[in-house]
Amino acid sequence: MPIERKLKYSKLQYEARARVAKALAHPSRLLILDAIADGEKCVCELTELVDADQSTVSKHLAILKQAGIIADRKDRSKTFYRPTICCLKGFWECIESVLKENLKAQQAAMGR
Amino acid sequence: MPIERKLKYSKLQYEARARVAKALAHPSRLLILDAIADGEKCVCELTELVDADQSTVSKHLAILKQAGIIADRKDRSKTFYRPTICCLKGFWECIESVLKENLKAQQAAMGR
DNA sequence: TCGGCATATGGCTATTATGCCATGAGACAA
DNA sequence: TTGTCTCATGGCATAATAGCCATATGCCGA
Repeated sequence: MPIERKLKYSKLQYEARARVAKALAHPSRLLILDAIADGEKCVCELTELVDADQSTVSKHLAILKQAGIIADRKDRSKTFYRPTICCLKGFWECIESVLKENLKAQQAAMGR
Repeated sequence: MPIERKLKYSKLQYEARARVAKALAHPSRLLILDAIADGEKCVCELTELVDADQSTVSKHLAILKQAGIIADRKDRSKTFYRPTICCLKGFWECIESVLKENLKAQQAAMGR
């Protein structure tokens, strides 16, 4: 039996998933997602929050948009970004659990 | 009001989250997580599944372990890896939704 | 003890990611 | 038209990743 048969998904499918995960794997991008969770924000607002060069923030936004995680709306000279999906909750919860477990394990190791 | 106040979390917290997300952001590592979801596997089995050099797989495993996502158990000369957390479901579902939405958007664009 | 299997790690190279500066492009007001 | 504000993009330097080979380490069995 070819090894591929033992996998639940194809390599291509894992690559597609990794592309999305990669877009989420940067502190500034997580901050941005949190910031627009309650409502759209323009690039200038996000630039202030992230505290980096405007071009840097713009590139982060392009990465998130390319991954299909956010969408934009242009109004006059501004561009507003918003999440396209509501499912990020599951993502956050997962990350949180890992961090919480790590903390627990760390404390257990300290008390040993 | 300092900008930091406008953030839900501190920069450090976003960095901690990003570190976990980064560990998840590689096709081979996602494949590995899927492979051990049903039960632990040794490095040699995983090496075969991932189809890369044994040293490469070993490094991927070290990254996942360092992030607190998997744990290992040594038995004789083998090392078995297993997930430490059950919460990866939320992560998968999130990624899946994004991909599904992207597909929908793509199809809508085609039919336009 | 010697040899072989299973893993982990160091070293090195190639690729990719990040971030800033400079600049291009569009919208709008004077 | 000109200047300004907002945002996107090209260019470039630096840092981080990924992957392989070679090799060290540990655990047996002969």
